[in-house]
Amino acid sequence: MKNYLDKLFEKASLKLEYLKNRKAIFNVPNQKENGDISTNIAMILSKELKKNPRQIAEEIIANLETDSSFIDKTEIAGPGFINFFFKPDFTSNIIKEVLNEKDSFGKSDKYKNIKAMVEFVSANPTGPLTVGHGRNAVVGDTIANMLEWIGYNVDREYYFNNAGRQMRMLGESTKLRYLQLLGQNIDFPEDYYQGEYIKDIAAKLKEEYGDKLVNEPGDGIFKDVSEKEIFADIEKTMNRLNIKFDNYFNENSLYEDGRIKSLLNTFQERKVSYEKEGAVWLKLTDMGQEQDKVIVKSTGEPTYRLPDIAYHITKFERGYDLMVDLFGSDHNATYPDVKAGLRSLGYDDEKVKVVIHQFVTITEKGEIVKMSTRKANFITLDELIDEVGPDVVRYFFNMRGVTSHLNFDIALAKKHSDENPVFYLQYAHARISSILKMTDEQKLNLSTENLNLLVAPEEQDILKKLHAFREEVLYAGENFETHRIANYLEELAALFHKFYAQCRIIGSDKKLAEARIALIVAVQIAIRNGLKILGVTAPEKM
RNA sequence: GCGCCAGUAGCUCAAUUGGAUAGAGCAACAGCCUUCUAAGCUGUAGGUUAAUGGUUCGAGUCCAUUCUGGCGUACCA
Repeated sequence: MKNYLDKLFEKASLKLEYLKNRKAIFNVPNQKENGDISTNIAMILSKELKKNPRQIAEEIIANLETDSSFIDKTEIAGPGFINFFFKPDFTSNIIKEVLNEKDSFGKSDKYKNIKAMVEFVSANPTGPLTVGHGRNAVVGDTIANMLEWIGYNVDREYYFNNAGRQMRMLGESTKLRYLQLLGQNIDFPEDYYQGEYIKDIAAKLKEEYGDKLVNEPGDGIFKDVSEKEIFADIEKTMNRLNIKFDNYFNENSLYEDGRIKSLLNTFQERKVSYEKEGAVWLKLTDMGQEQDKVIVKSTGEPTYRLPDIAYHITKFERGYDLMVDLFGSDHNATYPDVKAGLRSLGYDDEKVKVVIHQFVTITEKGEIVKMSTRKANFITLDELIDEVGPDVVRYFFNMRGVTSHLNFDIALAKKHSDENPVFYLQYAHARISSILKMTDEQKLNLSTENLNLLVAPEEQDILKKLHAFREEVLYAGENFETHRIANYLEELAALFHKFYAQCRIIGSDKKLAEARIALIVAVQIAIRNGLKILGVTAPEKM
């Protein structure tokens, strides 16, 4: 519907100067009396034209070549809204489109063949993924899905660091546990990694090597094996959520191939860095930041900013036109530095989009569980999947805006899992499969011959909703908002359940029945496609 | 102190980016299965959108100030 109106307005802009280079925004009014679609363009224009909005609206309508077989009525309402009422025939046309496009219904090619990368999770291999990582993982993967649906060519990447202080601590932690297993009475310091998984890794090492490793440094085999084991674990967890990365990028490779060094040189040559008190500083104040930041400590060790900038440069060099980074809110102070650094070298940092998601609060029995990987009093993502299943996990993380804190009550999620909205959607999908089985037995076949019979309000509401799907996916993708898809699907499923309660297929006149079959098949396709984007399964039976 | 995010029904969250009468789901109450899946549907109740002021035809949305919560604010990542 919006597409059709877009074209009408485009044509009208040839005649009305002020419509040029201005895209009318259409939306679906809350109240049905205000039409199927409405635009506020006349009111927006009234400011700059200094004319009465209703007058402008009249002028616009007069210049729209509306097809009376599509549009029933156009009216001006309120302060200057233009409301469009569509004919049922036009509305029901969407079914043919859906049936035709099937699995691709909802896709668009606005960003066709543009290279995009979504970088997410990017947790260092120091322990199992937490619920917080889960939100990052699910949202990141879903954003990647959405981008694919609107045309992008998407790569999923995981950036990690297997060097540095954290990893040394990991190796030391494993070594201490190993020595303990060998009977040595050693204190385990509080600031070491406390998790059980460290003991498991230590036990494996003991089993394989006996006491041969007592003189090995923590930084050697202990670190390497720990890293390998933990990474294997992380991948396993990601697999359970059906998340696969195209590439794992090791921060260390930036040192090995000399990128860090040459970046430092470039900064110096361009005079955007300087030395002070034995450290190298980046002149971020020139880039509009509040203060300059250290990129190489006086010890000679770079801070995270340097490799982060170098890493992002590789993204540009690899030809990505859109780079989405997904971080938890604890990183919200770091990315402006990285973007400013890129900018200082002439890269278009507008192409780097940073999505910050707020924390996940876990409550259990009403109490908030504070989480820290090191202290190991966290609930792992794996445990969460064990409790509620991958579909619920994916849906739960996707159903809320990333700017909101997510409250995940474990007990509640278990207790009310039957009433979780994800089941509501899946139920609609399964219900349709079930109906189709029955109608098949009744020798009723899908037909698009008499779609004009679909005039019941329940049917028209569904049809109008279907019209909005493609646009919804586009909007959600452009804004990296996964919850839009979830909201849309809940609304569509609700409309279907209402239809189900009100309109019967078996027992209706054959022509109507067969048109209704076309309708529900279309609904099923839309739900399935939406769930696919969210990474949730669409069961045939429940 | 400063920066980012949030504050909407008893609870968890939406609200097409400034639009028309702020919507769902839980929880509560009252109904609907001899008929395509009751994991469903229908109805009732629930709100000064944290507070105050401002911007305009129009504010939950934008601006200012204040209050509350989360995360930051390193030569940690």
